[in-house]
Amino acid sequence: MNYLANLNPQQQAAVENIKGPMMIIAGAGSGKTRVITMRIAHIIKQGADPFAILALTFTNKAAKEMRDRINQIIGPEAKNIWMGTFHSVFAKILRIEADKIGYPANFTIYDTDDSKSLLRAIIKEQALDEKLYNVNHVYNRISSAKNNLISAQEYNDNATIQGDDYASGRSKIGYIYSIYAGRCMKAGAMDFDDLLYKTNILLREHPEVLYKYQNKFKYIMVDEYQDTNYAQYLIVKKLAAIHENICVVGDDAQSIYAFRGANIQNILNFEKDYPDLNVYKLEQNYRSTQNIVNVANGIIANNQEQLKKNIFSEKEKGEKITLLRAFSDNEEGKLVAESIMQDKASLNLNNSDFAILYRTNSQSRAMEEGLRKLNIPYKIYGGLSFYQRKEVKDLIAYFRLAVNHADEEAFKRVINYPIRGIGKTSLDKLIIAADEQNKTLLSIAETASQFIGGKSGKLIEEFFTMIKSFGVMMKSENAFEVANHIAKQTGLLKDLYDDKSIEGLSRYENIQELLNGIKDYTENESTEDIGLGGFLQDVALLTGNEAANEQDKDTVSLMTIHSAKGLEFKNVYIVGLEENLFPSQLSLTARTDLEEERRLFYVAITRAESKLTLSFATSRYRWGTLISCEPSRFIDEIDAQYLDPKFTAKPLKNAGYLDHDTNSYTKISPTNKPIPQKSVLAKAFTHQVNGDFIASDPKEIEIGMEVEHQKFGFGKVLTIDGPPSDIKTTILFKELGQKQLLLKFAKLRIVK
DNA sequence: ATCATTAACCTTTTT
DNA sequence: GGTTAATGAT
Repeated sequence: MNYLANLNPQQQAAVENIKGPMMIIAGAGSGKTRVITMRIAHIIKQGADPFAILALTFTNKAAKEMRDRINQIIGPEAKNIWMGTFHSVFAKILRIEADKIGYPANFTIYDTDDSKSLLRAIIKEQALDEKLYNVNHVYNRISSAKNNLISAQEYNDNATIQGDDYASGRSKIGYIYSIYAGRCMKAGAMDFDDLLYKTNILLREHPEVLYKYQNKFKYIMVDEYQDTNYAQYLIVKKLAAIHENICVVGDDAQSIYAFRGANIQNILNFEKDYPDLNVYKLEQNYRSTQNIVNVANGIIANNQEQLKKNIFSEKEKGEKITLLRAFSDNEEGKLVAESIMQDKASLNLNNSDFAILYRTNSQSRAMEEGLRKLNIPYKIYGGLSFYQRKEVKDLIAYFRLAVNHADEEAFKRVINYPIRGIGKTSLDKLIIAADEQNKTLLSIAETASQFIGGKSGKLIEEFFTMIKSFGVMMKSENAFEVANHIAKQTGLLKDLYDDKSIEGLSRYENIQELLNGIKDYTENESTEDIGLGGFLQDVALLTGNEAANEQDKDTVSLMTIHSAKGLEFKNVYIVGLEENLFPSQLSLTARTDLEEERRLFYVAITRAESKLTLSFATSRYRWGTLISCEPSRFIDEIDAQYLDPKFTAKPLKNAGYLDHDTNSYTKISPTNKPIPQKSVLAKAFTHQVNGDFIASDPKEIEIGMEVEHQKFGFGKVLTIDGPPSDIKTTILFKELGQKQLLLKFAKLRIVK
C-alpha cells in the first residue's frame, strides 16, 4: 500500500523528513495521529530497526491505537517499537536499571491513593495538624517538587520554597517530604512522579546508562508535547542529545494539563533548544464543519500566549451552534436527552454518534438521569475505573505484597481484610516496632508474638506465613495459578461470595473478571513474563479508561473534557457552561489558569464533527445545596453569527433572572437597581420535592433531625417547645436560614 | 475488635 | 450529595 498517497503536502513533508529536530504543530482534527503513525512506518520502511524507535504518548489508549495502526502498515514488527506512555516506558527502563539507584527490580508503583495514605500516616505520626497539613496540599507540593527535579534535601535547602511554606504556616512540608521519600524507598515503591524523577536521577548519575539509551534510541517521537512537564522535557532532551532525531508533536492550543505540572513553555520554547529546527504546521481541520472551526478559532483568540496558526475547514458550513438554557441541573439533563432523542430520529444517527462532555465528573449524574428516563443507552468513561474499585485494589494489594514483601501500603490494606482479628491497636504496634528496628512491616510480622501477646500475635504470624508461601509459589507457578490461589486462600473470594447484596454480587463478579484478565494475560503469547510480577508491572499504570472492549455497543458517551481529548463525535454536547463551573472557580484568580480553561473549552468544541450544542443551567445542586448560576463568560465569547438565533433570543448574563414558579424570564431594566446577589438567590430558590411528598408524623420529629419542607427545602430541627396543642419548632434551613413553624401544620418529612 | 452512628470534606481535570 | 474518617457503643 502506498501510505504516502492520501496525505496533503504539509502532512507528507512531515512524514518524509525523518532526520534532525522537528516540531509538528498539529491543529485539532488535522490528522495528527495519521501523520505520526505514517511517519514511524516510514522510518521503519527506510530501514530503521523498530527497537531503535522511542515513541512517547500521554495515555495508554493513544499508544495502543498508534501501535495498532502501525501494525496495519508494517506488520508484527510494530510490537518491537518502544512505544507507550512516559510513565510506562520509563518504569520499564527503571526496572532494568533498578539496582543502580538502590531499588529492587520488582519495585511497587504507588498510585495516588497509596501516596496520600502514606502521607496521611506520616502527618499523623509526626503529630502535625491534619487540617493545616492537608494531604492534598502536601501531595501537590511534593509532586510539583519532583516534577521540577527537586529532591527532599534540595527542597529543605531552598530558601524560596521554605519561605513559601513558612508563609503558609506549613514549614514542615520539607520534613514530611524527606520522611515520605525514605519510606517509599524502604517499601521498594515509587509513586507516579518518581517514575520520571528517578529516571532523571538515573540518567544524571549514571552516564553509562544515559549513553546506552542515547545510542539505542535513534529516533524519538513525543506526542502531546504541550503537556510535558520539566522532568519529561529533560529526559527527552537528554536521550535525543546524540542523534537529535527528535520529533515533537503538539498543539499549544490544547495544553490542558498545567495543573499537573505541564509546562506550555516546553513547546513555545522548543526552537531555542534546537536552532536548526524544522517546523511543520498542520492547519487544515478534516473533522469539523466551518462553523465549528470558526467558533473554536474565535474562542482561542482570546488567549494571549499562543503560536500563530490558521486552522481552517473545507467542509460545509454546517449547522449553527445550539444553546440550551435550563433552570436546574436536572432539567439540563432532560433537555440534553430530549435533544439527542430528536436528532437521532431526524438525522438518522446512532447513539454512539453522540457525546456529552462536562468539566467535572460530578456532573454526569444529572445527565445519566435524563438519558435513563428516555431509555437512551449510555456509557460513562473515566470516573472510578475498574482498577480503582475497592475489591480489585484489595486483591491486587495481596499480589503486590507477595511480589514485594516490603510494600507498606499493600500490607496495611490487607492485614485485616478479610477480617482476621488484627485491629488498629495491633497494627499501630507493628508500625512502631518496624520503625524502631528499621525493618519492613512484613518482616516484623514474622515474630509478632514477641511484642503482641495472645491471639493477635499468633494471627499476625500466620498472616506472615501465608504471604511468604505466596512468594514461594510465585517462583514456579504462572500469574493465574498464584492469583487464583491467593483469592481463595486469603478468604477474599469467600467473603465476597457470602455477600448476597447487589453490590456484593457485582464485587464478586469484578474479582472473577480480574482473574479472567490474568488468565488472558498468561495465555497471551506475546507476554514476556507470565508470572504475577509481570502482570503487576503491566497493570500498575493502567487506568482502565482504555479497556474499551465494549466498543461494539451502541451507546452515548459521557466523559470529562480532559478524557475526551483526542476523540471525535458527530454531535457533541458541552454542558454546565456556567461561571465557577466552567471556567472553574479555581481558575479565576490567575490569567494563565483562565487561559487553560479556555483551551479546555477549545478542546471540547473541536471534538464535534457536525453539530455542537452548548448548555447551562441557572441553578444547580452543588455539595448538596442549591446555588444559582450565571452563564459562562465563554458563551459571550462566541460570535453571534455562529449561534442559532432561535435559542439565543433571550438575554443572557446580568440581564435578568428566571422565575422558577412561572418559568418566565424577568428582565431588569437599567434604571432598576441590580438585584443584589442574595435576593436573586432567595428568589431563585424553590425547593424541588423528590417524588411524592408524604409528611412524617409530627410526633416522630425530634431535635437534631434533618427534615424536608415542601417549599423551604432541607433543614435541621433546632428546638421543639410550647404547649402540647401548639408546639412550635425552629428549623435551620440550609438555604433560607432559621424559620419558626407550627409543628402540626408544618408538614415536615423526616430525612434522617 | 468490631459495628454503627456521626462529622468532615468535598469538586477540577489524570499518569 | 455522597463518601470517608473519627467517634461511640457493644
